[in-house]
Amino acid sequence: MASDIPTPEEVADLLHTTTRRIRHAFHHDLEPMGITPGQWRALRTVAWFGDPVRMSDLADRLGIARRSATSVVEELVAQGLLARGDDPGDRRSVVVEPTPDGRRVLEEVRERRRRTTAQALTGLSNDELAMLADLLRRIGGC
Amino acid sequence: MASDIPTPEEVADLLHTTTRRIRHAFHHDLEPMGITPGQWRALRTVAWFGDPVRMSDLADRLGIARRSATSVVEELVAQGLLARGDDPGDRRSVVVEPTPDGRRVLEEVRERRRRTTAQALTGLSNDELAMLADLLRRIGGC
DNA sequence: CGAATATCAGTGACACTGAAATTA
DNA sequence: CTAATTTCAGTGGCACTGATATTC
Repeated sequence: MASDIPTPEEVADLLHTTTRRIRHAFHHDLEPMGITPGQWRALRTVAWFGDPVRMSDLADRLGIARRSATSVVEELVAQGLLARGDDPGDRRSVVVEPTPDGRRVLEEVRERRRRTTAQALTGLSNDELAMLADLLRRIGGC
Repeated sequence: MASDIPTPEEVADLLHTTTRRIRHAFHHDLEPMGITPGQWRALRTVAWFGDPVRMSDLADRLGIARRSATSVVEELVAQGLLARGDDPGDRRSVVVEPTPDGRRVLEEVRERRRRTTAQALTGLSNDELAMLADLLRRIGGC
């Protein structure tokens, strides 16, 4: 028998505070590099696509409104981490991809993160991490 | 063996998106009552204390800066859901407690939430909820 | 014309830091 | 005087909706 059965309220609260703590630590960690967690997430997601990606696809993947994607991309372009281009196939579309600088930043963050997010999740074994991920996926899950 | 072992990055991302989705649903649900999730959390926490509570204690319990507690309390006072008073023992302190209206709102939210947050966590059994709560506590843990 | 794409403008919700006032 | 408590002022992060221009 695990501990008592928590109310959904408690679980929601735990999710909230835990997430906040992690983001806070991560924010602090990214500070010297001049980007925010939200910017990092966007940059990383663009890189994840592998090819130049359209704004809508990026927004969908990030789970945010298209208008919001415009803003975060604009910030990253201003810092020279993302480059915009035309979509050859559809002149309404704009595509973005990481610049060499952008890729360098991703690399450095990955390095740095080994000592932070990893540290925040240090209390958990690999099996527990897998279990946690599984539970979370099933909550949001389709 | 559960699924593959996720990177801490993935887990952090899952935490982020899952929490965001829940908050979004909850926000939508609270809308007709005129309060936000953050306000609800503060109101609920004040009520949780049982007695009039000092600002600092509230801030600590919520895990936010004292200045931030001032703001959210002020919003709730403006709506007549919290009442402020003097701390008899320390004239520097201010204490707050829910008004009858505040308690009524908490009751109604509790009702409503049975059909929302609960719904968001519907995919999980009681045992899984307990497991999730346990894992989250150990992350934030000590 | 109707639908999709991206953007502009304004706003909301939530938290922070640093400085000031009051009282212990 | 030093320390604790709260508040004021300004700001940052991140996301939203509604309206608009362009192109399919």
